[in-house]
This record gives sequence, C-alpha cells and structure tokens, in this order.
Amino acid sequence: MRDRPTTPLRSSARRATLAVDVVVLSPQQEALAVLLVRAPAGARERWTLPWDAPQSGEGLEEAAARIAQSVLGVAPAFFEQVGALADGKRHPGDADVSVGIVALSPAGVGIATADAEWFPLASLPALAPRHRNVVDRAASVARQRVDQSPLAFRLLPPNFTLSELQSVYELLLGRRLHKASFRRALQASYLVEPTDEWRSEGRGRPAQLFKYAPKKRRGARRGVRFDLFTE
Amino acid sequence: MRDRPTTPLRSSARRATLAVDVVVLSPQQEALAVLLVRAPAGARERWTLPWDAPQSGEGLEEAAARIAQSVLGVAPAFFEQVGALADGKRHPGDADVSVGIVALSPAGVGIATADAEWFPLASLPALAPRHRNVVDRAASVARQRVDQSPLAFRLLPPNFTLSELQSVYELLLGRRLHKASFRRALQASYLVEPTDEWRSEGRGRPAQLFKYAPKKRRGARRGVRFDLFTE
DNA sequence: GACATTAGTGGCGAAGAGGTACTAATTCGC
DNA sequence: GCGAATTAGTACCTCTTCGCCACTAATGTC
Repeated sequence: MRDRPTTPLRSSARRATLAVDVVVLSPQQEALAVLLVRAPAGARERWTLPWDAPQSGEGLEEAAARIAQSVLGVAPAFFEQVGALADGKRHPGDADVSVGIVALSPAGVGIATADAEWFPLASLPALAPRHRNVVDRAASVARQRVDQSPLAFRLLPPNFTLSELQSVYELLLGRRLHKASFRRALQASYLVEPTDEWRSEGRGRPAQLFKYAPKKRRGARRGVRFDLFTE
Repeated sequence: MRDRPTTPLRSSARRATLAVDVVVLSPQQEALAVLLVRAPAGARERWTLPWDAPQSGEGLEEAAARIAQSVLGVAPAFFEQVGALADGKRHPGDADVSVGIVALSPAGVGIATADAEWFPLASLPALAPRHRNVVDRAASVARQRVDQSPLAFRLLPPNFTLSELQSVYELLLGRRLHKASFRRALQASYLVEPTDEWRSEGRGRPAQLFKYAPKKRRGARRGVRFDLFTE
C-alpha cells in the first residue's frame, strides 16, 4: 500500500439519525429468547427490536434501560454494547446509525406490554435487515463474553441452583458441559456462595441455592491461550 | 422493582452529531503507543485523537480506515470497535456521540503528517475528556481481546520472530511470559508457520522468521473458564 | 578462544482437564 | 411401606497442560 494524498480531517461533526436498538435476552422454555415488539401497521416486518432515539443528555446504556423498561416493565440489571452499526441496511426508523445493546433479564420476569413477545433465538420472525444484523452480533457477543463477565449470573434470579447455572452456560455456549468439571472450576473461582436455602423442584434430591458473590481473587494470571481464537 | 407507566417508544430518530475517534496503536520503542495529531490553534488541548465525521454512505470501520490513512499514510489492516460513547463529556468537535475504533499498525510504519506523533500509552499528554475515555477503553479492549483475535499479529510485520511475537504479547498484557510455555502453546495452536528466512539481530543466535497462517483447528472446545472474569 | 547474548528444546513436578462411577435425598407408583 | 426413578453432589483415576529449570545452539565481542 502506498501513500495517497490526504483529505483534511475535522470537516465538521455531521448530523446523523441515531437509534439505540436493544436486544433483551432471557432464558425462556429451555432456550435463549429475544424480546420483540409488534411493529406498527404498515411496516414491512411485523416485529422489531425495541428501539428509540436517545434523549438529549441521556447516555446510551441509560437509553437502553429506559427502552427495555418500557417494554418489559422492569429494567434489566446488565447491559453491554454490541457496537455501532452504519451498514446502510434498512432500519425500522430509517436511522443512519444503530447502537446495539444487549440487555440480560432473568427468566420469569413478566412482560408489561401486550405488544411484546419472547422469540427463541433459533426461530425468529422476519426482521428489518439492520435489526437482524444487530441480533446476530448480540448473540455472538454474548457467547464470546460469557467467560469474561458475569453474563450467566444476570440471566438468573439472585438465588439459583448450580444446575440452573450450568444450564444457562449450556444455553449460551450451545453445548453440553460436564457436571463435575463445571463445579470444580466454579469452586476454584470463588464466584458463588452457598445460601441456607434449598429448593425442591418436583422429583429428585433438593438442590442448594447459591448466590453470585465474587471474592477478590488472587490475580493468578496464567499463560496465553491461543486456543480461544474465533477467527 | 415494580412496573411503571411506560413512555411510548419510536418517538422519531433524533439527529445527533457523530464522530469516529480512532485509536491507532503500535509498538514503538518497547512500549505500546497511540497516534495523536496536533490540535488546531486555540483548542483547549494541544493534541487529539484522529477523528472525523463519517461521510454519508460510509461504514464506520471504513471511516476509521480513511481517517487513519490520512494521518499515518497507510491504512492499518485491522480495526475493532471500542463502542459508542455519549457520556456528555467534552469532545474536540463537540460531537454528541463518539464511536471509538482501535486500529493496529505494525512498528516501523512511517507517519505521513508532520502534525502527528506517537505517544506511549503510559505518558499521554492532556486530551479532551471524551478522548481520554476512548483511549482508556481502547487499551482495555485490546487487553481483553488479545487471546481471542489475532491482535498481536497485526502489530507485527508479516514475518516476525517468535521473540518479537512474545514481546508484543507482553506489551499488550503488561506482564512477562515464560518463553517455553509461550512457544509450546503457540505450537499447539497451529497459528504460525515457519518461513525459510532467518534474522540476525546484532548479538546472539539468529532467529527463524515465522508468519501468521492460521490452520483450521479441531474445535476441541474445553470447559468453562471462570478465572477470566475482569470484573 | 573465553565470554556474553539471544534462540530454541527437553524434561519434571504440580495443577487442571474430562470421564466414570459412586453416594445422597427426594418424588412417584404400587 | 417400599422399590424405582430422578436429580444433586462427590470421589477417584487418567491424561493433558502449565510453569519452571536446565540445558544445547549459534552468533557477536573482546
């Protein structure tokens, strides 16, 4: 590649229409589900992600919390950006730029609006191309970050059984995990604490409830992992 | 948390000023450095990140490539979004929203403009608060992604010695690594291939040059790693 | 030719991985 | 009441991987 004449920068900050598109994820019926809202009559697709423009002076995660709350009834406790998208594809509000934000909500949280519904990630209805893109990125971000942030714990109520935790990990990763190894690794991480409660869920032995209570870990950082490349 | 009356969504996509702020990283003099450009006279800080508004129809990474090229002379080969920021803090162009993008450039690539300079991450001059924020996030993203993407390879020329590769990893991670373990892990990952070339760098035994040539790996995904949490 | 310097490898003990198979505590069916 | 089914949780074994030390290899310096 060779040098080219350069155009001057700082032409001026251009005005663009901006949308915050929220991907609310939650485990529903043994599958990871996305919250969609019914599109207004006349729209090309029948469903869209919850979205809105950020209000002036409002941060982006703040906007996402407001948007999620207006659909779900409660604000999710965890947000993470998927990234900004200006792919030129169609957006329901014709926004030039979309900021995608993943929000995580535990199972069993009710939906406030009659116009909203959970759809399993695997069987989504048709969405505007931009929204489709945002959802795909959101799912991929969730999978990539699951062992770097407490994502899984935000998809569960405050108290949960270890089997529930393992199930959420399996949903996020899309593969089965080994019970003994899972618990051994969890034990060593000092991320959870047992509570006094036990839950009897139909058949079988009752399970002890745990809560997320990360201890400060001795920073025993180990070597480089070359086997985590996604590309 | 209880249900609250909801405000209607889809008020309309609001117009906002948008900037793409680019953090070009490169190893310079044994340290990770950021490319800054001299601010125009009268600005509150003397240096800024290279930034501009995206042109219409231009993707965000595309804009970042154009901006980086105009300062550096060549376009970096690798871009990754840091995220969108609407923190209300001061931006040199008073943009409402900044999209931060990290670009990686190998050492030894010349700077085209006299108004640009490399600054080690550890000793940056004063920057506009928003830019300071973008740089901090960029560094943190780079550290977090280093073992999920071939970041380190993009900070090196096409052919490199394993010691150089290890040095880049040490720069990114901010800690020393063990030579034998590093090479053993690298060997097992099938990410690099030896070339026929050797390089004699002053003293010591000459080193073989390698190139980045990732083979399709057997997807031997292993257990969950709870020890990678950053929070 | 001795020495310093950098590259690269072999091997060892400890820790971690996955797997099997066990024990524990409950509900269900009879 | 009692065994079968079901789910929770653990003990142990094996194989791999990790960190580390110590060594060999090939060059420049004096």
